[in-house]
Parts: sequence; structure tokens; C-alpha cells
Amino acid sequence: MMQLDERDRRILKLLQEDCRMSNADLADAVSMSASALWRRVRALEEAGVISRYGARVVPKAMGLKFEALVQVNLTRHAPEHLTEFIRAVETNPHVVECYATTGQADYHLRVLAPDLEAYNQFLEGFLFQLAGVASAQTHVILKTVKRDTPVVP
Amino acid sequence: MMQLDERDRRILKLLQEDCRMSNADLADAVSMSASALWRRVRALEEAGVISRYGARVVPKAMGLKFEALVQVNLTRHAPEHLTEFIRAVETNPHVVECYATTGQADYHLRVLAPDLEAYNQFLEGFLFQLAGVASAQTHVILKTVKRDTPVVP
DNA sequence: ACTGAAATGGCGCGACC
DNA sequence: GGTCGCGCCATTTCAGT
Repeated sequence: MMQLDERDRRILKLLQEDCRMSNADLADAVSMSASALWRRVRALEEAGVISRYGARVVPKAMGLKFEALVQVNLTRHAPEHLTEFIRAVETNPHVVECYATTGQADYHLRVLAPDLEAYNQFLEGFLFQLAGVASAQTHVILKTVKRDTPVVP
Repeated sequence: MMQLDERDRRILKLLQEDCRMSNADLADAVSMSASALWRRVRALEEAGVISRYGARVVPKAMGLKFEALVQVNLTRHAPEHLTEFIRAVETNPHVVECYATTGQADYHLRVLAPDLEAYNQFLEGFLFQLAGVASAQTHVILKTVKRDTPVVP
């Protein structure tokens, strides 16, 4: 793990907001020479602090107007079903987030679909087909209050 | 809303994976001239299909080793508390996601903190201080199975 | 209207203090 | 960490379809 100073935090903050800004502008913003900055950014990438530079695509603009959080419980008695579940979730394009959690539910998913019908198809045709899945509880997202929030504020 | 063709989808797919790739390389990858591609990307930005170009920062690398999903229920009788809740959540840097949902919980949050102690401080010093909050249920994230998944697969 | 070729000013990236 | 410089690339313009 890498030791980060205040300057690194400023760099990360700015890159989270707009990673397409020019290296030169960023250097200006943090009062550094372009190449010194460039080396820092490189170091942050290589240390795995920055995992990716990705464009955020708005789901609705892609026709994905239905969104839900799903709590999943697995059956207790089948360890081989767990890896199958993980692999299936990782592969399925509807699932955009998945966490193993403490509490009532074993797993929490965020799922995107074009509409309610497609989501039902996701449940019946995919999630409920998985052997390890004991139950699933859907929370339809009514409104996205906050998302894509910078980790470094 | 904009009409997207197959080429747009390929552009978006690639930009989601690496939005720092050069315009020239991207043009090659989708078999277009650099200027035609550049105009398309511009159009996607202006149509709001691409909301941001952001570096993904790994929370753990920033010392944020504790992560939780929190289900919040608000009191039924105070509409003015709702806006206060929303504003507080939007402002608080620990909260990186927030959704209004159907189901047992009114709101779902994803919260980052340095450690369990800091999270307890988040609950006592922030969340439970909000007048509208009736109850909160924490699901500690044990493992991130999937995240930052492209919307366009 | 939409395309791509060309021109240029700026920038990324590396070599070297 | 900064300076310098080469070569490449983003961005605009312009002519062709």
C-alpha cells in the first residue's frame, strides 16, 4: 500500500471529477511541473489506487429504465453452489454491483433492466434458476439520490 | 433522448473500460476517421449519455477499509424532514450512494469509513441525529464481488 | 448534412539535470 | 522534482459527396 500526501489527494479528487483533463492543466491546478505530475499519476495507477479511467454512462440513456436492489439469501448446505452463484453474477450483464454482507441477507445486488418485464425475466430466467439461491427480495429504485460519488472528497 | 446505433454502443463500451485511450486509437477500434469519431463522442456527451469521465479510486487504498449498506426508514409524519435528510445525505462524504426504494426500507445507502469506530461515529454523530430518521439497519460489506460494471456490456 | 483529409498548435511522454 | 524536446494527437477547417 502506498503512502499518499495532500497533493496526491488533490490529484485524485480532480481526476475523479474529470480524468480527461489535460495533464498540463492538472499540473497547473496542483502547482507542479507536468512531468512530475505525470510520474505521480503513474505511481497512483501502478499502486492500484486508481483502478480504472471510465466514462460513466447514464443507464436511462441506454434504455435501462428499471433499477432495483436485490437481497439474496443462499441455501446453507451447498458450498459448491456458492462459487456457481458468484460466477453467474459476475457474468450476468444485468448485475452491476454485488456485495457479500452481514445481516439478514447474504448478498446484495444492484440490477439494471430495460423495464419491469425484463426484470421479471431476470428473476425467473436467471436468479431463481441458480441452485444456491434460497430467496430474493427486490427493492425497486424509485429515485437515485446520490451516485458516482468521489471517494476522495 | 438520443438514438444510438451499434457503433455508438461500441464506442461507449470502450470508453467505459478506458476513457483515456486516444481518440485516434478509438477511431481505429471502431473503424472510423478520427474527426467523425470525435464528433460522435461530443454528441454523446452533449446528449447526456456520458455523464462524466472519472477515475475510479479504490477505497481501501485511501484507508477506507470499512464499507456498509444501510437501510434507512424515515418517520411518516414529517415531510420537511425528508428534504433535510436528502440534503444531509448528499452533503455527507461518507455516503457514496443513496437510493429511494420500494420495500421495507425507504432509503438504501452505501457508506464508506476508515474503520468500524468511524462508522459508529457516522451513525451516532450524523445519521441518528437527523430528525427524520426512524431506524437504520446496517449490512457490513464483507466482500465486493462486483462493482464499476459497464452499463453497456 | 455528413464525411474525411489535411494542417497546426498543444500535449504526452521520456531522457536528462 | 524540474527542463527540454521530439513525435504524436486532439481539434478545426475546408472541400468533396
